[in-house]
Amino acid sequence: MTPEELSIAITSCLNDAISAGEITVPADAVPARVRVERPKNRAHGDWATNIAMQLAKPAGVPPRTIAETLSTKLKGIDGVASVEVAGPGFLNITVDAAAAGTLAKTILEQAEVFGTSSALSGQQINLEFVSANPTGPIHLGGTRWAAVGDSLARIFSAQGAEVTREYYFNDHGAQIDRFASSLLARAKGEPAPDGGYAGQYISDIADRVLAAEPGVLDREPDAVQEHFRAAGVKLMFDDIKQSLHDFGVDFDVYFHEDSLHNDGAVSVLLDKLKTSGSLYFADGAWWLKSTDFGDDKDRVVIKSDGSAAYIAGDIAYYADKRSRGFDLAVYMLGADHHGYIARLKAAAAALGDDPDTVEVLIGQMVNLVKDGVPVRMSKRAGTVVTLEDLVGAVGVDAARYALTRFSVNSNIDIDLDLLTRHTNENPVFYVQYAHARTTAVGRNAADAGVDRSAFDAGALDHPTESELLAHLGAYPSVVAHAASFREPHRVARHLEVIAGSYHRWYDSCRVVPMGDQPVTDVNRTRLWLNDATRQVLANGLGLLGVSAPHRM
RNA sequence: GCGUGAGUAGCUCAGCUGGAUAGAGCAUCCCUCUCCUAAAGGGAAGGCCGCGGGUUCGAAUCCCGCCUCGCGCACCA
Repeated sequence: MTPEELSIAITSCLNDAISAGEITVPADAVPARVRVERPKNRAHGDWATNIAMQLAKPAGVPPRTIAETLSTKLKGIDGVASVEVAGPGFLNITVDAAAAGTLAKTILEQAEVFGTSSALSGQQINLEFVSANPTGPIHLGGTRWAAVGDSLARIFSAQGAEVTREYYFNDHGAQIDRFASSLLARAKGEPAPDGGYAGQYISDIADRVLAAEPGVLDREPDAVQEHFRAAGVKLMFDDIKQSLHDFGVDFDVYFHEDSLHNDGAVSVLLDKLKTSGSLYFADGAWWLKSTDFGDDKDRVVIKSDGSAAYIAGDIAYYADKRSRGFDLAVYMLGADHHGYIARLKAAAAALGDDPDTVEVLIGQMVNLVKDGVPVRMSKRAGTVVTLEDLVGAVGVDAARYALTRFSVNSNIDIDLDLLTRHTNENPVFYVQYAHARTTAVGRNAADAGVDRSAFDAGALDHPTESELLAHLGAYPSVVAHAASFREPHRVARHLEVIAGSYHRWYDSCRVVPMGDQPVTDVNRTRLWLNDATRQVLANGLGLLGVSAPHRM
């Protein structure tokens, strides 16, 4: 029995009681689904619900009275061993070991499907993340989004959505010009221009441009600059794609801002918005009414000199996404861009869309710490820590896990020295080790002649088994919550909980019999639980883009 | 100043949208491998959940007001 099944059964008991007139309560006070939770204290049963307390006020009846009424009905649910009314009106439910144990079989029958749902099926979701300028390698903040964004994409897919991972390349405008000038200066052996970029990668790329086109410096100045721009962006772009790929993140669409300007999409769109009245004219410029969405001032879209402001590209880009049929466009931005929320929503509104189809997730900053002291990073000075640096120091699995297990609302500090030590400071080892252990147990079981030819759910009656089963059972709802709250860290945290209960179970319940003791159905049944745990850990690690090793 | 995120154990952080005695990892101190992976497990210690009000049967969680820190606040991109 999964907590979902129990929840459904309780809901139906509640509805029976209402239609039988045993409980009188306004319809809108009755939840669609009664929530059950795992009590912290084992004395409070396997599962508990506070539904009686929730209904007490709207029903105008003491909570314990409602609890007593429900308690009688709940006792009739198949697999429920006992129900107690406790405290102010909690219903504490104990489940038969046999009913709880069947979950192990259910998980193995569902295999990779366990933990997925069709809640978002039919939804087309565009997830835009990283989107770092091609003026340098991906820094830590972008790396965080690469890990979190890709994981969120996997989680959405697991809920049935059709997800497009998208990367927006800001390859247009002044920053790119500075990048090109910096490359050119380096190629000529001159110092970086004011406001330009420095760093080893600039000379590397300059060298590569020169190597591919040795005579390029002899051309006319404009042509040289243009060549360095185009060739440099292309090389930087390829490097970025490659390091993301090595990080396990591949985008479905790499969208070039330049293409919006080159094919005239921006100017066509702006003309349309002007005539449709979505923009207004003031002080010689055309404005977007972003104050409707909490901005402190409206934003200029067409400057008084007639040229397009940066935001014009954003609007055109959103229009492009909309034309591709997405139901939801999610933007994952760094905290330094949180001022963009209002204008992106305003952009949707200007195009006549529901602003709720635009959803902006803000990720707080990632700081680099050395010996407990924050290190200042600067892209222009070339003192950034990049995705490649991080992966080089700790590996893909540890990097992805470390970045994904925290809420994006928290600033995080990355201490490279610490992570380089490869201690179990990093919980990824804890979870991966649990998975590796399940496979080791499986191998030993096979050697000892323990197989899954029998399954006696009632044999899984040890307290650590009840705990492990409960956490495995909660996994699907954790994934569902991770999707609806857009919080992949919930999956990571739950895997840590599962790993912990697995390790405890391992210490008290043996799958392989000791010495020359005979193999019994208890051993066989435990193998089911062992394998079910492996399945859930593997499914969860898959959602995080972290490998599930068979040996460590 | 305005907006926004954070403030929970010595450290890093969870806390399932209001529940029962607030959790985990690391660090510290005890203990457990002649038998499945000790990268593990058990135990101890460690807390005015930033502060002050409010809402109610019940608040770390919701509301209001402060305090501290991060990040933003261009006809730049």
